[in-house]
Amino acid sequence: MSWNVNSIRARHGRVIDWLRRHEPDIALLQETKCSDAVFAAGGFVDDCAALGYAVAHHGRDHWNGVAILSRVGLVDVCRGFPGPNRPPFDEARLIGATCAGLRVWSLYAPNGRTLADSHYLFKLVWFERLRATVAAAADVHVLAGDFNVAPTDLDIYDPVRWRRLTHASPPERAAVAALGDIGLRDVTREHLPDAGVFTWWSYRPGQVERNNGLRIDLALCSPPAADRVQRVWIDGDERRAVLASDHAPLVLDLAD
DNA sequence: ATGGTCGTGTAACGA
Repeated sequence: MSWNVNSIRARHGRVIDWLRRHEPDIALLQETKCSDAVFAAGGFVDDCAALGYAVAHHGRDHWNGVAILSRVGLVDVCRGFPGPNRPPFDEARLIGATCAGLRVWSLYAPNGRTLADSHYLFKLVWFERLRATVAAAADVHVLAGDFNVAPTDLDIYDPVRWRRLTHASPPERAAVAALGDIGLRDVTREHLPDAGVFTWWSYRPGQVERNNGLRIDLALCSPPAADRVQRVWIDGDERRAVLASDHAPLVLDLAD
């Protein structure tokens, strides 16, 4: 399961409740929006432990923040990219770990803000470093999280409107496609090929009801992992709940 | 074409 929770403090109860109901082996969280110290003090780790989950978190301040929860082992934790993470790569956007022989990465890509913003250029550079990192590794990977890119027009409720916004530009799409070029497969699209499949809906009124969403949360799998995926589903009920994140959980069922 | 809402060092800012 992968889920941008938009603040673990705001979503603490909903996340624990979701884990209790669905019992995923591995949960990849994004946008915890807190430092490691605040995360450790908030009681979330204890609540996870009571459900049998080990937890690894990477957070530096009140922005970004990523985590991996696992009840099938959690070793070789890597916070940030391998090697130096000098600014702006010091933002907490990536954490990796090995769980039950699977190398999983929870990622929160830069938003980009606007096509004219320097943050947009950082987004493209960040994706290139991600690609190089995966290309250099030998493990079986599941790379999941908030990519902040809608890979095709099918992933946007109104592609024309989004043509002048970030998340849909050709360079952003090329950055995601480059991950496909090194063998990673977008398993959501393999299992859910239809239009109207989204993972994010704005908090603004009426967006959820009209299914005005984007598919920007992805699970990219290396071939051995992708071949194990039996089902992919998106928990829209969670997004429609009171006090929900603006992102829905993205769930993969893997064969043993 | 604009604005609508959430989240975060309660004040702009980020998404």
